[in-house]
Order: sequence, then structure tokens, then C-alpha cells
Amino acid sequence: MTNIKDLAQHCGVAISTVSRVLNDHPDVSEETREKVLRAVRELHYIPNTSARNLVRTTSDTIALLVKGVNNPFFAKLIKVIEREITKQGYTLELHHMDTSVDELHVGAQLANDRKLIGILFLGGRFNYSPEELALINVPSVFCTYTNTFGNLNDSDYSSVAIDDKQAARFAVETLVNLGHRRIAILTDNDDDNSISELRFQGYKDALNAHGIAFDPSLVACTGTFSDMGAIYRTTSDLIERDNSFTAIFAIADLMAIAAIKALSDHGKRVPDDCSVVAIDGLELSEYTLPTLTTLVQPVEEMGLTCAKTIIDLIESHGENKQYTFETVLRPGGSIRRLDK
Amino acid sequence: MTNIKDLAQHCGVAISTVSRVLNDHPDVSEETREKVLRAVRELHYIPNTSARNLVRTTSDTIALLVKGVNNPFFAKLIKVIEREITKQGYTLELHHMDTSVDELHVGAQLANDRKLIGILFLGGRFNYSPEELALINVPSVFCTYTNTFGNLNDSDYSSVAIDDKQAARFAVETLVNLGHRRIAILTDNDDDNSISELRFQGYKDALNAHGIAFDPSLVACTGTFSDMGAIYRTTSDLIERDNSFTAIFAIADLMAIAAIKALSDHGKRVPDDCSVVAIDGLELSEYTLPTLTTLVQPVEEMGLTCAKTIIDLIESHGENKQYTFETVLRPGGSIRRLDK
DNA sequence: TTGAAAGCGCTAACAT
DNA sequence: ATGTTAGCGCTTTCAA
Repeated sequence: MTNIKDLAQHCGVAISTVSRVLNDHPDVSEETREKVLRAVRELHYIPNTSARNLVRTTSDTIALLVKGVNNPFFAKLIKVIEREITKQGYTLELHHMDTSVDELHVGAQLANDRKLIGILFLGGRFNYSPEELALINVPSVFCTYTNTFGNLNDSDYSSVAIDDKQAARFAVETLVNLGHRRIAILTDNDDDNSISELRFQGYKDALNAHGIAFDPSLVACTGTFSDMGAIYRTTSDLIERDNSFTAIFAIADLMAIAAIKALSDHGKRVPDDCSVVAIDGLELSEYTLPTLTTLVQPVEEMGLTCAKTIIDLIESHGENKQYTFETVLRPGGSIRRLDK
Repeated sequence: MTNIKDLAQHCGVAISTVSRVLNDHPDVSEETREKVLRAVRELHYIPNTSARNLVRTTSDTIALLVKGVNNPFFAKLIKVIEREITKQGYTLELHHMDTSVDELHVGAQLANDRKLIGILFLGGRFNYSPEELALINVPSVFCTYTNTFGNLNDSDYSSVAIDDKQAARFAVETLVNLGHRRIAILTDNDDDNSISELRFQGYKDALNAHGIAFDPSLVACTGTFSDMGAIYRTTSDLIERDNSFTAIFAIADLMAIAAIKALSDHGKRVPDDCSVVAIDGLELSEYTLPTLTTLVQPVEEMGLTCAKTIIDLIESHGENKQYTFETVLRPGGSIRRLDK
């Protein structure tokens, strides 16, 4: 491959001159600049980022580290964040990683390698310890999650998220207010120290607040957020085991969609025979039949806040802060008042 | 940050010794090995990938370069490919990039920087020229697209894809065989040298083969694959402008889902008043109401073939080859025979 | 089994 | 305006 030395030789100038052209430094004669740029094209020169990052001490790059490939809720958020970061004159690098690896470790490595000035974590754990977080030595923001199950000091981390417990409670209360008492929950897990557990707690809180006894047989754990087949089967099992519930609270839109199909296949119409409420507010859920009644996360504002927070942290060494956003009920066709 | 020199000093050994430990070289005494590994933990050492890649001449890394963040069809394919590549003992690096950048340029850069041994392109253009492809100097495979609109020699590239034109033709013929003659098409674009244009051609071929005149007023271009709102509006426009069609061929599942909602909101029931067929075979489409009748891409086999092809290219300098897969009609609830 | 040293491609002083 | 050179962190000969 062509390197900067080849370019220099080809043009009969010094390596540093080529470097200056490549980095838009002002003090290069127009003549040399053009000569070098022509060589770049002719020799198909492509700069080596590794070498660049090795010698550089800083960059203008913020990384957005996404854990979990196929979360449809993330797609929109990523777009918003990318737009805003770019608009503010920074470079955003998108990195995806498997759910099996530790995001803090990857972040630490990336921060070093690519001389990052900030990291936005998307889809991380809710239970960091101070020691773990200490690995990250650049400003960072947890996007769509917070440290509920960890023991970080509020002054030591920034986060942008909804109040999952509160949202779940609100969703379930929406059903209660329509007269429902036998309300099932469709969740990923009920004790994983994560978003599912929080929303599960909110579900229990709502029941509790309204004097409805918690019934374990109305809890259906799918073990997945994305495998619709598994969600469908879990819901089917629930239906076959308990015929008394009149409503389902699904902790995510996709789960609700699979559940509605399972209900339909078991002869239960939504919302006539069963009401369904979820949390997320995917665009997709506005286009299903029936449309889904769901608590919408304010993606636009959240993405903007993520971007602004990291930039504030970088530019002004702003204080760490936890932002909590309110979800908004998007009325759909999946709920109805329970007949007396 | 801690580097290899710090480790060496801390342990009282040479840098090269530390490097040997870090890279699992055999000729290191057990004592030194442990001493170094302890230091790695104590000092929170994280190797610098940039430095590593700079000095290395090769790696065991294959990159999967994905263009376009939110294509739900890709999610499954990525999983399959990742599993197989890892299983074969290679490392897969997943890279996402915006649709606005050129995948070949990014690929060339990455190949250099990360010392890649192969690249899998996902979501690229259909019209590469030999000069463009020459940028890539490692084995590569085009996944889910081929060079229909370009001028590469068959011996110069490998691809794994369905026959888009053929699939579209089959989809439309399925409708024709059910008695439909007024068949609308919902597509992204009809002349973008890409998948949409191919499927559009297949649509026209089918009409042609069955003596049905092509009617431009039945063509609805959304300009997007993913913005369901736009797809909904485009479909609504179509419905309001032409009340004669009895079926819609949507070139992608998500489009069909938004279209079904638009039809429903205009008082047209699917499949009673309008049949809908699509291409993709998303898992989601099995869980909508009605379920979508769609041509399923054999994702599992395609992913496996992508992985096997790149590995064969790498290991055995295998010949370039274009693999074409057949789609399979997944019967759903969105079509019916047209009443006489 | 270990150490010394060259050099990967590049940027950024420092000279001129 | 341009050239010379040190060195980023690491791997890999080559010597010992």
C-alpha cells in the first residue's frame, strides 16, 4: 500500500510537507499542495488511521458504543445523536458490540486506541461499580439506562433515561383505570438487575397501589427482547395456563406485537377480549392492526440531551447529572374499558 | 495510560518479554509469565490496538461492513455470519457506516488499518467498476447484492444474493395467478441502479409475460425503505388517486406493513379488498395481523455461504463465484383469489 | 529464557 | 515554505 513516504518521494518533497497537506495546514505553497493532492489521487493513497491515532494525543471524536445489534428502539436514537454530534462539529464513531462483552472494557480500549474525547454508552448494564467505571478516563454518558442497581455516586456519572419503574407503573395504571384487575405482564426477566426488572417492579407497584394482589401465574418471562417466536410461545403458554386475565402489560413494543398475534391465534381479540399496553413507542407500532397503545420514549429530546451532555462535559467540564425523561402515552387501538 | 513499557519496568523485565507473555508465546518461564500477568491486572493494562495493528503484517480478522443502520433484514444475517466466522476460528469485526459514505473506500481504509484478511460487504451498491473494486486488496464478498448494474467480470468478484428481478416476478405472478390484473407496486425508487430498480423490473416482466399493460399510475415510489410514515403517505396517495387496483406488490416487508395500515385506514381490508405480497421474510411479518404473504430470503443459508465463501477465498485462494439463492413463498393471510 | 534494537506510518516539534 | 528528526506503543528479528 501507498504510504506517506511514497507520496513524498513521488513528489520530491519531505514527508512532513505531505503530512501538512494531508492535514490542511496553512503554511504550504499552493503549488506543492496541488502536487501532493494529485499524487494522493494517482497513487490511491489512503491514510493509515492506526499510525495517526498512535501519534496523536487527541482527536475530535466521540464514540457511540452500542450493545446489542437489533434493538429497533436504538435505531432512531442513534440517528438523532449522530446528527447533533456532527452538527456541533465533532466526529461521531459508531461501534457495535455483542451483548456478551463488557462495554466498559471495550470503551476503555477504544478511548485509548482512537484517542476519543468522549463516549456515549447505549444499552449498557445498570449496575456498575466505581472501580469498573474508573476504567473510562474520558467523559461519558449512559444513554437510556442509569445506575439503579449499581453503587456509583450521582456526581460520578451522567445518564439520560426514562424512569422505567415509573413508566411501567403508569402503563399498568392505565389498564387499572379502565377497570382491569387481572393484568398479566410479559417481560424478559424479573430479576436481571436490568430494565426488565425495573419495569417488573413498576408493574407490582401499580398493582399494590390499587389493592390488587400480585399473582405469579400472571407473570410470563420470555428470556428475550427480540426473538418473536419465543415471545409468541411464552404468551401462548400464559393463555393456556390462565384464562382469567383481561389485559397484558408488555415491557416492550415488539413483545406486545407478538403477544397480540398469540392472543388472536387463541381466539382472543385485541382489544375486545384483551387489552394490551407496552413501553417504547416504536414507529412500527403505529402501523400495526390494531395500532399499539404504548408509552413513547421522547427519542428526539433524549438523543439531543445525550449529545448536549457529552459535549458539555467535554467543553466545559460540566457537572455530571442524571436526566430523567417522561414517557407519553400514545393512544392506540389495543386497549378498551373492561365491561362490568 | 499504562503501556507495555510501564509493565516492563514494573516487573523488571524487558519490553519484549512482556510482549511475549501478552501474545502467549511459549518460551517464557512460568515465573515471569505470572509476574507479568499480575502486573497487567494491577496496573489495569489495556493493549493499544493501533500500535499493534501498525506493526503487525497480518491478523485473523474478517470485517463485516454494514451500510445502513436500520435494515431489519440485516440483523439476522449478521448473527448467522458472526456465528460461522467465529466458529471457523476467525475474528469478526462488525463495522457500521452511513449510507452517505462509499463502502469501498471505507473497506480499503479498514483493510489497511486493521490488517484485515477479508471483507464482507453488506448493503453495498450494485454498480462497481473494476477501478473502484481495485481499491480492495483483500478477498471480499458482496452479501445480498451483486453487480447487475456494474461492469465487473464474473471472475473478479464474489457475491451471495437472491435474484431480485426473478423474485419480484414470482411475487407478482402469484398475484396474477389469483386473478389480479390491476396490481400496484410499492417501491423505493424505479431507477436507482439498485435493488428497487431490479424488483421494479421484475414487476414489469411479470405483467408483460401475462399480457397485462404496465400502468405508470400504479407505481408508488416512497423514496425510503424504512420511514414508515412516508410509506404510509405514499400508499395513501396511491389509494386516493387510483381506486381500481386489487393488489399491491411491496418490494419490502416493512413497506407492506405500512401499506396494509394505509389500506385499512381507507376502508380497504386486506386481503378482502386488496391483496398484498412482499419480499424479505422478516420474522416480524409472521406476527402481524394479517400475517404477511412474503418471499422469504433463506437468511441462514445465505449467511453460511457468505462466511464459507470468504474463508475459502482466504484459505484456498478459491475462485470468485456468484451465488444466487431462491426465495421461498411464505403463505400468509394477506392475499386471496380475486372474485370474478 | 531473556534483552536490545529496528521499524510499522504518521504527526509535531524544531531547524532552516 | 520546507526539511529533519524524535517518538507514539507495539511486535519481531537477532544476539546473548
